[in-house]
Amino acid sequence: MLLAMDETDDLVGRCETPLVAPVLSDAQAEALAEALKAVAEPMRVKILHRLASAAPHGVCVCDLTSPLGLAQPTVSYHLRVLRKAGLVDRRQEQNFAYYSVRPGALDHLAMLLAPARIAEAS
Amino acid sequence: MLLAMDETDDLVGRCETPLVAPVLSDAQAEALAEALKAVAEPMRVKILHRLASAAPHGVCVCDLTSPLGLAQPTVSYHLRVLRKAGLVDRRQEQNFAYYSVRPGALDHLAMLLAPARIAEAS
DNA sequence: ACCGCAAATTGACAACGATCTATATTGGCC
DNA sequence: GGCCAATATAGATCGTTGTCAATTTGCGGT
Repeated sequence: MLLAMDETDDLVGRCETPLVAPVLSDAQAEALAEALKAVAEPMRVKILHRLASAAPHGVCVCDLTSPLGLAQPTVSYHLRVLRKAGLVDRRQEQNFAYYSVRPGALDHLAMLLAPARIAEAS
Repeated sequence: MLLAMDETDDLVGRCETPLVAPVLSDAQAEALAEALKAVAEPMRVKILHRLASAAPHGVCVCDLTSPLGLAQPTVSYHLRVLRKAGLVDRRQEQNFAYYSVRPGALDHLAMLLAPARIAEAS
């Protein structure tokens, strides 16, 4: 294995793939995958959508459990995953916790996904 | 549990979340999650990056196994996942199979992720 | 200081997913 | 037709993950 293929004249019968770009580094690939994995779950998609569509000041956990049909610990679990991925922010007030999507977080992810598109707005 | 909360006048001390948008439908949420899940894996990220960065006519499986350090069936497995998600195309030639990223597929995904951004170019 | 409520953490369990080895399929070639 | 090479599929295994019940933490009010 490992066949060095930096010559393009000798092994003519090959698969014809003049690859130049090296494989994405493990670190980069895992970072992107981890961020995406946070969103790649139906319940978390619902949560993000709900947070994004209706929260200027955030949504508290107690208002997520019923409409999602999930137990409270499960909602907390998903929110922790989203927070660890830097996708949502948490604001505590009294004994309520208000969650909201971190501004620009989804845009940033989307930009990593689609290399083209979006040139301005760093 | 289940406390019915369809009244907004009586339980005044509530969490203050004037939500209007209903939860995303199960079908929509699962569809988005499934598409994202296809990309949310380090090896598949690497595969997509490799396909995207160096293939006008596609890359064959045999040129993916070594640089990724994976067994051939594992690569086939990942490619099947990506293909089922509509992210890559497959073209057979001789006994080689050439894979390439489906044009616009990642852009479409990115657009679903970031509601804002990108208005033109349907 | 105690009680109650909202949220987080823990432990357990079932389902899924990534990987490999082994086997099957497909297409060219002699 | 039969063989060889490139992919695909099947079966098995092991780690990961989504879920809940039970418990803990933290904050306010009485």
